[in-house]
Amino acid sequence: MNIFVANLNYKIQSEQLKEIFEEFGEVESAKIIMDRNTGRSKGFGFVEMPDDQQALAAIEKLNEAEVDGRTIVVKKANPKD
DNA sequence: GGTGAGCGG
Repeated sequence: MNIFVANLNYKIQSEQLKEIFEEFGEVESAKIIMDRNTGRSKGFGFVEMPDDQQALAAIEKLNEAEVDGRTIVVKKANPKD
């Protein structure tokens, strides 16, 4: 399942994002969206979890959770189609 | 660079 994560602190990186979700289940990959010009975080990212039930549980538990002093927002990612 | 809603390389 693809997961959208927003309101992240700019210093959070893909590896940190992955660790955050790993405490609630298996994480296949995690990616912070970086600005292509500055190379800095855009403040949001995506996480892929192979187990849908763990993914949904992680969304519920990590949404509005405090990470590095910021309250993050976690949702299902939009389908690509 | 930031308070609201956001959906990518």
